[in-house]
Amino acid sequence: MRIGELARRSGVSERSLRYYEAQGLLSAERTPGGHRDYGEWAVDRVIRIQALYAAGLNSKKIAQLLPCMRDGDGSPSDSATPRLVDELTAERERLDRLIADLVRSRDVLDDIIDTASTGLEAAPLTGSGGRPPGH
Amino acid sequence: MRIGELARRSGVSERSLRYYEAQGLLSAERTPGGHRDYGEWAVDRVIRIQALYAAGLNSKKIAQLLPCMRDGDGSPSDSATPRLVDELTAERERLDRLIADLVRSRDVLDDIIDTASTGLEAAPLTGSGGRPPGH
DNA sequence: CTAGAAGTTGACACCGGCGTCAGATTCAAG
DNA sequence: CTTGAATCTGACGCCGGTGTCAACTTCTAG
Repeated sequence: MRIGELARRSGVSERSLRYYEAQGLLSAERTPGGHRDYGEWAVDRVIRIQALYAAGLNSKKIAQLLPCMRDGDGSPSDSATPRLVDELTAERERLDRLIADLVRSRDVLDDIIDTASTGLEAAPLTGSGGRPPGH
Repeated sequence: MRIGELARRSGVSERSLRYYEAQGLLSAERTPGGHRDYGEWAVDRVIRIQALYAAGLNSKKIAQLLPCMRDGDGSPSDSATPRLVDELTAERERLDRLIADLVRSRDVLDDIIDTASTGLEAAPLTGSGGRPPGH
């Protein structure tokens, strides 16, 4: 598929896709004429890149992470050097902390939503009002 | 406490603390001479602000969130508008997805680290080698 | 009182992620 | 071949969060 379709399907601008490629996050075959040609795997990858950006990681860290994630087809891509293993371990710990932070933030959000919505009890116009009960 | 101490205790630069204040995220009493004077609550608040930044929220959203958090002393401050509750709920769901993604990423990382380090079994020179067993 | 540490405001700059425009090239349909 | 849509590269700029420097004021120890 070409860049326009990938952009539509992943919900990311073409600009960003080219930027990802420039950052080494996303690769593409080229048609004889030089147009980018992506496989199906690209959609998932782009979505994953987005998630990592949203998680507050920058291009460099994402670039370190991505080659180690299997892309649907299950190819483990690269095997790691000892050095890389250390770096990945460090990254894992950072991820752990990040997740813990985010969970705390989410819980804080939950508190706020609970407090606020109980304060508004009488006005359930909001439709999607209360947060889902399970958790 | 004054800005230097708050900076040390929260691990945030003085510059950022002043920036937070400019963004309406953090308030301070002033000494007669104009120096900022923070209470104990400030440390927790700054840390929370950091966590929210790390969660990918921007100043504006944090500014909307903060007045709804009770700050230690338990003052519920403002009650949220229905509109805000909806936005916060959406934000919570975004966070949920983000966390799920990150957990998956972390698990993938774990797989890679396991695979790689069992492949390197005989060379535990790396010191901080394998990932911590518990989890 | 005095010196030096610490704080104040204001400005300028950077960097990362991305929007956007321009001009050239390629692709697909007639 | 022609034409219009899609893509290419390269450049400029914005915005948010911080670093940093400058010039000045305030606080505190001696």
